[in-house]
Amino acid sequence: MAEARITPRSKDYAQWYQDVIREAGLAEPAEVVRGCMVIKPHGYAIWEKMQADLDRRFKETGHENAYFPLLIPLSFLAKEAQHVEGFAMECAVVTHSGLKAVDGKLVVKNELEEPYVVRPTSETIIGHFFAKWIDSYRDLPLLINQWANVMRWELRTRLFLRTGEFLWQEGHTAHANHAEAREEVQRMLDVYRDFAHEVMAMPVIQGVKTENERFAGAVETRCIESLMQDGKALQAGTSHDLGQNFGKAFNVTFQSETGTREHVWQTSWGVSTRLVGALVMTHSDDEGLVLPPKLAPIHVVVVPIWKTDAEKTQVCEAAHRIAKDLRGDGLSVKVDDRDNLRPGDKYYEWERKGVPVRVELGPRDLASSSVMIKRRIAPLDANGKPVKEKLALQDLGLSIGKILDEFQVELFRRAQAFRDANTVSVDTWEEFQAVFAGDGSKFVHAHWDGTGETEKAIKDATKATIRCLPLAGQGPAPEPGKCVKTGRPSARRVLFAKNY
RNA sequence: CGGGGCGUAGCUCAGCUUGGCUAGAGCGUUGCGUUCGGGACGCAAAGGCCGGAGGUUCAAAUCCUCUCGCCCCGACCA
Repeated sequence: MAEARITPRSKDYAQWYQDVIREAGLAEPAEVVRGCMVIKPHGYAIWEKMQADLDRRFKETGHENAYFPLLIPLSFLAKEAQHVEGFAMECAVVTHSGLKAVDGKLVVKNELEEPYVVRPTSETIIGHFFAKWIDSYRDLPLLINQWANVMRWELRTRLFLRTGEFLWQEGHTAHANHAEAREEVQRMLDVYRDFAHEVMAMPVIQGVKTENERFAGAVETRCIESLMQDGKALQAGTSHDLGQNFGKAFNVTFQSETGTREHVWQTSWGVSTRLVGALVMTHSDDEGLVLPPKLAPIHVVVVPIWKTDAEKTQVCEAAHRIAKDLRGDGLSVKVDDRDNLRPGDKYYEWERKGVPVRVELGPRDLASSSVMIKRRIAPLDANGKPVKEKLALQDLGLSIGKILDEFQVELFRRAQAFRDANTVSVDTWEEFQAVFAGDGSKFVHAHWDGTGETEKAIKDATKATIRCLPLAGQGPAPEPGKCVKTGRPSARRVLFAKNY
């Protein structure tokens, strides 16, 4: 019988999440480094695919990659008041250089004149260099992206969703006027949406953050929000309008066409390895990881099946030949010809790892010039076994390519159907409380009076927060109403949910 | 950072209350054989500073103190 390696979602969602990550070999706690994780090869391969696709989109929109130091002078953080307030508690600080042995123990040696912080984000140090690089309106816009690691001393961590150190990209741009900067903010938010939809098969809502949820130092934060299978929201990406806040803090100025000296208008935007967690919680099931083909490190696993040694030789040879053909068609293929495992074990193992399509190849298939294939998500037959499909060897790459395309589309459709089924409009406080009772959560469109106090009161009462004010067309049409909590006038509905 | 739970073989855990001989089980791993189309079986074997440090004791996985890490709840954060 099936071994209970993965806790069912219905029993314990948090445990399920960890089990999927462990069983798929995505990551594990770093153990000797508090709050940090080791991203294992299969997990890192997914991140690399995300990077490759995003990087292409950034370059297509005119951005160039650069790299800035990991360490930032402590004084830089203090130059933007809101920014330091937001990040001060999360900073790891480097205060010494060198080690020396004292009584057989290694201790720090030289205290630094000015400590460094390990970057929690790079607006400040990039601001410093932008000031050197920008002189004229002809230097603008300056469109920079950095792929990097950052560190935030989080008090409570969860693999991929919130770790002490994480990998991300941070775009930093400078513009000659606010309008252009705002265009950039929305342009990159659209890049994130397109990536989430087309590549991750994860539907997102674009919106504007409330003042409470805004990035420290921004004048406006836009975001993409996604609904996880437990009804909680995950902020999947952000794009900030920094106004002239950092331009003024770091004296980033340029001479305009009319000869005046002006501060630049900046933006920053980022997504992180958190997206891997989002992927897990959007598509995976009780059998393990489910990956959209566009992010799957392995598209197809070929499992040869044999009884006799002669069959083994024949079938394995054919399996490698087929794999070579499929690779020629642009697919990433793994042949699992291990002889210490039976086929069933291999099926479960590759399903836990999220391989979208499995090809079974045995003597019967060879005789009929065909293979049996199984999709990672397949309906069950009358006997409770997953449905398999018989495909001709002829043009197998095309057939599988088609199936992968269908699978990609189907995952998005499924995720969107789930989100639609878990999105409601609520008009009474009783109903609102009922949705968020216990561990409950959904996407809730409700009226809000626009005040921070009410936002906080709602959070204190239900743990639900305003995820965003959805952009036009991403929620119910604007209509005035009464705040779900206070009954005061409201211009529009906003999106509530509990969140990660 | 506050509250709670946990840390014993690669994994899941038993043993701890009431200290005592060579620290156990299942799964996994290795070897051989039989197997192989949805989680096989037999035989043999390897694998442990019982998270770490200190203490109590004739004797510590077990009791005490400190410490590190993980998980959950909260606060914080995004």
